[in-house]
Amino acid sequence: MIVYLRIMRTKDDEKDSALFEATVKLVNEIGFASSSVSKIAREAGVSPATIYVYYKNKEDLLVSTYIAIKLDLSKALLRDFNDHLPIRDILRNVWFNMFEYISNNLEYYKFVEQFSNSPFSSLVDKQEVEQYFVPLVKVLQTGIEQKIIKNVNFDILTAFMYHPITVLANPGLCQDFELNAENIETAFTLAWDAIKL
Amino acid sequence: MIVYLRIMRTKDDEKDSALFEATVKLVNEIGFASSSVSKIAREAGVSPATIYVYYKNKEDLLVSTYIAIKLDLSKALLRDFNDHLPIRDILRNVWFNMFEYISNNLEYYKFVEQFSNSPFSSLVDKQEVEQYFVPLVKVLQTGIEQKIIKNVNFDILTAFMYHPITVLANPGLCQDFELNAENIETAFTLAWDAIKL
Amino acid sequence: MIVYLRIMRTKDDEKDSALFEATVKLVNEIGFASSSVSKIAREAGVSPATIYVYYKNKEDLLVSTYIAIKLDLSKALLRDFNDHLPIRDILRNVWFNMFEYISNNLEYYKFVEQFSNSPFSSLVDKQEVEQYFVPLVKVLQTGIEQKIIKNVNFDILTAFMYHPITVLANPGLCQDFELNAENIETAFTLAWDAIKL
Amino acid sequence: MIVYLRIMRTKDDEKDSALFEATVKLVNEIGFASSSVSKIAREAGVSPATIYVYYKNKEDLLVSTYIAIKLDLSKALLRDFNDHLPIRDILRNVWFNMFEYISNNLEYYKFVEQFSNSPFSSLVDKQEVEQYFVPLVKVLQTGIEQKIIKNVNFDILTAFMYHPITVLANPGLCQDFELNAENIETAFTLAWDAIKL
DNA sequence: AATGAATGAGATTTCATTCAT
DNA sequence: TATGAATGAAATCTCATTCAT
Repeated sequence: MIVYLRIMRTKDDEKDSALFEATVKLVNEIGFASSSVSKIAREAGVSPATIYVYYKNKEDLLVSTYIAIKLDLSKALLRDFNDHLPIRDILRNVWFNMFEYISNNLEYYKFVEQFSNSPFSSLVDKQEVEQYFVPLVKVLQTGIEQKIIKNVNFDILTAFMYHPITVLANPGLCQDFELNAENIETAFTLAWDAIKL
Repeated sequence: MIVYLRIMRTKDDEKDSALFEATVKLVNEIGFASSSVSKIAREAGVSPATIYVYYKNKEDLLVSTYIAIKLDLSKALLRDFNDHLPIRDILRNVWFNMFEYISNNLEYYKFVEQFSNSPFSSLVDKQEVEQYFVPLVKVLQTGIEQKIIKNVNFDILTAFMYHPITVLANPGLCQDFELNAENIETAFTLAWDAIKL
Repeated sequence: MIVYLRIMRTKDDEKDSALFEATVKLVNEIGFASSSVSKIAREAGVSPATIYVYYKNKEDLLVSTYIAIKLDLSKALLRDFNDHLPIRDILRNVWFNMFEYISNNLEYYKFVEQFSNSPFSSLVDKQEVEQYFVPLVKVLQTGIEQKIIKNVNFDILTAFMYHPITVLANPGLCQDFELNAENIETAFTLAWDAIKL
Repeated sequence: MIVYLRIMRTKDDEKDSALFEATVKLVNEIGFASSSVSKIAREAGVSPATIYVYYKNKEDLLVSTYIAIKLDLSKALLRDFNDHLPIRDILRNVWFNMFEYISNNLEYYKFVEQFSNSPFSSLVDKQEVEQYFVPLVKVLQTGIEQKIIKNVNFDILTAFMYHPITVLANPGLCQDFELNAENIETAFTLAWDAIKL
């Protein structure tokens, strides 16, 4: 005899977020190559079949996780964003926000780095992700117009303004560097020296 | 008494290098997750079993490939290395060597980036790899002593002196940036502005 | 609150027993060396992957099969076991039970013999298996105390009381011996003559 | 340029016996299932290809090893064999010879037991092997004719006269039993009691 | 005779996904 | 919605054997 009783049928936010965390954790620990659907399900405490209730397939799970983090990151970077401050102060604020985000969410950040450097990144709609960060680009544009920032290609500017942080915040890449306010301030000085006119 | 002086059937250098190229190519195209031993073997035109004549296992193949590229890269960077030039000229030379290497060996470079950002990187004996690049660190050290370069943590200096190149040279990350002599010179200006006193 | 009362798709007893029979059959026919998981699966009519739903790995399948037979055998030997009968009658009863079991389940018995003589046997928790046969050891003990059985090491007693059956019941080892009531009775006479005082 | 110089071309007895010992050792340690040609070759210190100089194939190596041990064993059993002694003394002598052989060559004996209980045994020409032991059968025959030994099937007699030794000499099967002269004498008493009229 | 290289075949096991409930 | 069972496909790796020298 079969008994089949339930109350409620809504998707469970707890399961969804357990899957998110499990995905990030496993991919960081053992990489994309070894992170199977079964292992992620076990880590999240659900059945492998349940994943297919929330995501179309494994690829969807990974890409969704990436995009969710990117959105989260963009919000963190733009906290207390204020157009009217001096350019340097705006950038300094973003810089510190990023350090804070990475420090507090190292796992998320590591996932994003690994994802970005893998062929999975080609599955992401880049335009969608980039729009999250548009204000940051606009600041640089304004800086150029005001002759405060060097008038060079945007890719060059971001390579010096934003990318060094991702290195410095990665404990795997930096052995000596300690993530404290003083060091972050120092590093920002270099970033600013690089791009300022 | 028995005397044996023979030349046995020896390992085939062509097979070895075919495996190297196949590994790089496939990992770049489909990632670690999908690059199976069988596929690599097929790409290299050998039997999957043959891989195990040359490498202990898949991990060994990947790690060996990584280390081989790192060694190759370090040699390229240190081409025409001359202690007696002014610091800025030495660094500028390395900077151009790196651009040249990445331009000519984009596949190798992409493999290294993906590898570095994956958990595979923990399998590498970092000390062994780092020693290849010791001269580059020493230049910065000298610069600090001569009060030409900012006296800050080495990790910070390299984050601005070497890391931006890896971003700029990656067509996946930079859509607008064109790899030509002028742009490279410009980018170096920013790097130097960042670290110089 | 969510209430779940359901009966899930449950493991299939038929599959489990098909795997048991297939394992015994194949190992007897072609030996451990050639009995691959794939072949066992094919013989049982399931997918190779299904075996891993029921058993942790191949070793677990083999060991579990061995233990299951040993338990089955012990139950058969102790059928109609009655402490109060004369010692000789108890042992004679066990002796006949064993012959009957082996005759009716020659495949099981052959599997056990091959397993016991292979390095797989070291994987079994011997204490667990031996406890099944404790009553048989106790009978001998009682016989010694009552001065009916020779007061010698237990290993010697069992070597004569139980082991000869395993030889006689093995058609591969005995070409002339026919498994009939008269011969079994005769053989028991020798066993009894060996151990009685 | 290839240099290929040798003196002598005869098969090397040392290699042959190294292969014999390696086969016995490995099969005892890891079983037939895991004893690959490569592992045996490595254990013997030769190339896998060399095995095929001495044996037709793997099966031939295993069967030859078995037969060699059986021949060796038969010679040991029949040491000091003397038709004219009383039956009991002849058998007692064989019994002690067997204990001695097994004690001194436990590895050989364990290999034989594992081989006999595996389907490999069907590959052996049984008649060839049995002829080595003909004198032992003849003794029993004589005993029956002289009305010293019970007139029962030969298989029964050997099951009590020879087989118990194989159990008692196996340390894996007997935990308490110690292989010393007194215990062996005792065990022989039981064997004799079993078969004597 | 002896062997390191090479490999097709096949080993064990895990995969992503679907099914039945 | 949720899941344990089930599986074809494919993963990594080892196998027995042959080849070229």
